[in-house]
Amino acid sequence: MAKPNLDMQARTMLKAAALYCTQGRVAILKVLLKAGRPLSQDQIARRSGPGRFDKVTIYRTLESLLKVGLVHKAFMDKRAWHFELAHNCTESQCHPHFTCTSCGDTHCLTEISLPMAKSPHKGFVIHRQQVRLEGLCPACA
Amino acid sequence: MAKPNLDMQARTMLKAAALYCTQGRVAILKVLLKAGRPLSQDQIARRSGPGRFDKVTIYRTLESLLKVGLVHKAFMDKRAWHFELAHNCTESQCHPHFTCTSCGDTHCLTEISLPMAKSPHKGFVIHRQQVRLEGLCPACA
DNA sequence: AAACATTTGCAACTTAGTTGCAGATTTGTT
DNA sequence: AACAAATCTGCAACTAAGTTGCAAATGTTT
Repeated sequence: MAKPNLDMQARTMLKAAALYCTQGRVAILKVLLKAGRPLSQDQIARRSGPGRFDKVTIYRTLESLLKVGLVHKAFMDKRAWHFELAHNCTESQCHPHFTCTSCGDTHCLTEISLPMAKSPHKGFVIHRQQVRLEGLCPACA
Repeated sequence: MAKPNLDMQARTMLKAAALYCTQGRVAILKVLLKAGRPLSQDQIARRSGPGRFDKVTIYRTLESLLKVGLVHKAFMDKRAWHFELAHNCTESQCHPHFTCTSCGDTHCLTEISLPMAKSPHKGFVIHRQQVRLEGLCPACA
């Protein structure tokens, strides 16, 4: 109704992925298409009309979109914070971290030093940058 | 007892930061010194002797170490997952993300493309890499 | 060792995310 | 257009990470 093009786009994507075109999937896909940036469950819920979909439905819908590759998790973290000693780090940049997808351990790659990114667009002020790698550690590979 | 050098090192760091040398802070600092990589509260608890410190104590201890700059949070995420459409991303690399520390919004920096990291050490197999920037967005700057 | 400043543990709470199950949608078929 | 089969949805209840208030314990200074 409001955005026939977005609607059709969402439905086409779902068809192509061989998924049911349910209200939930179409609405959530439209929200993500319109936003064009990573959103949390909470943000998606508010943007699709508060109270329209259950939290569980949104998570499960996203999971189904994830499985067919239409969507991905922007940050690959576990839900727990991780702390480390602050030496070797400048205020703005820490060394890269490597997280093993098999054992879950994280290692510091202190040998690598990276150039600091330049401001990507006029108006963005960069304070810190972070590089993370994911894969298999020597023990698990 | 086991590691007098680590113990002294921890105490020296605390003194220099003008913090009380409490059992908790010394033990937790030693755990982090010994690990040399980012650990979650859960991991710290297990390594400092299960049941030795309350979860709350560990979080508050880390917060005090954080405030004086002895420790930092290795990953700067919020606790919520963020999802985005998977287009524009190769299997191994997504575009960098910029998160504003003021309004909390995350933006995609799709214009920037980065070279894929090479394996840092023999034995590490890199599957994905992720770059995140933190600072102020144009609206908040 | 007393007095003061911090820290600690407990209990209770919040928020993100998960699971099981019955009832509602969606799809393909007639 | 209507039915059956497959799939999705909401509810309620749960787990795990992290937070807050407060009284008791510990650390520091004199």
